[in-house]
Amino acid sequence: MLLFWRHGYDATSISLLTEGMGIGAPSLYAAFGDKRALFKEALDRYMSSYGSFMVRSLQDEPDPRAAIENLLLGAAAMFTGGEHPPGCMIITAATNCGPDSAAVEKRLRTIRAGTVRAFEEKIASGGRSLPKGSSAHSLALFFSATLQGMSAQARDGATREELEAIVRAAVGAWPA
Amino acid sequence: MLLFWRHGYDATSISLLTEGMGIGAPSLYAAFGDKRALFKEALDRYMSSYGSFMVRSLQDEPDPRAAIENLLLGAAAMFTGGEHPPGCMIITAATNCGPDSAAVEKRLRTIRAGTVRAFEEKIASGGRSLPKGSSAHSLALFFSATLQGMSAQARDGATREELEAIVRAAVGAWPA
DNA sequence: CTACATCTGTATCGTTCGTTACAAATGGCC
DNA sequence: GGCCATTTGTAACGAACGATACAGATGTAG
Repeated sequence: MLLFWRHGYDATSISLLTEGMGIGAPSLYAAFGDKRALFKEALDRYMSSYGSFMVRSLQDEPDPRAAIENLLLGAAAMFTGGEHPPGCMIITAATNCGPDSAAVEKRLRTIRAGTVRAFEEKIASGGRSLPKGSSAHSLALFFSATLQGMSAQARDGATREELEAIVRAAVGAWPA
Repeated sequence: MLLFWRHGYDATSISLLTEGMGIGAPSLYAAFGDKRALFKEALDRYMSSYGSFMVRSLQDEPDPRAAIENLLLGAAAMFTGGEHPPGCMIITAATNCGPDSAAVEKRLRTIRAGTVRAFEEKIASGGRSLPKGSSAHSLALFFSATLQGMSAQARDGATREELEAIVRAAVGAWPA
């Protein structure tokens, strides 16, 4: 999973995987069947471990603005966590891909679209007033873009403190 | 250039390039010498054409906040322009790359770091007061992350109007 | 210890990658 | 028209890709 996370789907070769997992190629194919299937497995593991803080943030905090802020702060911490690649796997694992991996790209894009929708529902749920001239949809897109920008910044070497400063600026767009 | 922009450096094969340019492989190598050199050429063309609005926005508008806002609005228009791939080439062309194209990734990363620095200088230049508890550096990182997020959203199919809504939310983080 | 099912390691498949050698074709100049 | 430099298209190079065939090793049941 860490290899797919770091190098993306296309750039992670089978030899890299077998070397990193310490097994031979036939064992890998016997256990998972395919490179796409292995990626799907890795993606599920990612979402239920490293990525679980997102759905948890949205569920645990009833106030929409605080929930979004908690989510982004959690992302600032996770994206810069030391023991794994920086940034978000769902955002970065299939951005430059050839025509053969279009299915993987589409899968990740669908997940991201679901995130935007979850943001939108959360924002619209509470009775909290929205900033003037903005809708739940546009705010959801803004925070989703912030999340993607934070992932990119983490990949470019930003520290946790810098990402947290980005979060403070972003939630400043939604006055308390 | 459009092929590198759309598919990224690694995923753009020589056969795709020769097919798209309508020439044979030897002509390509005689004219540019190398795949990296061709990418560098394409990158220069991109920055002096599609990407030129950025430096122009920062130079033409003296007020830092208005300059950043103009830049982001220009990006919203450019990223969704119909006749070329969505998003920003400097942000997306080398995100998933193997070890052979690490030099290209580093080059783009350096350009992005220069953008952050240009933002920071512009923000610090005017006498405009900063939002409470933020520095020119953190604001520059925030707007840079916004730009990268907008590029990702454009790649995911966001429209110009949606990106403009993101810009309105982002500049709202910096009260007039 | 023997027999059998499962797993692992080596070697290889066909394909595509970036790159180049070579020959045919093209263009200007006399 | 004839000559030469240049450009082009065809074919091929070694390497690495995703994916497998096959033989040897391993573990368990009797």
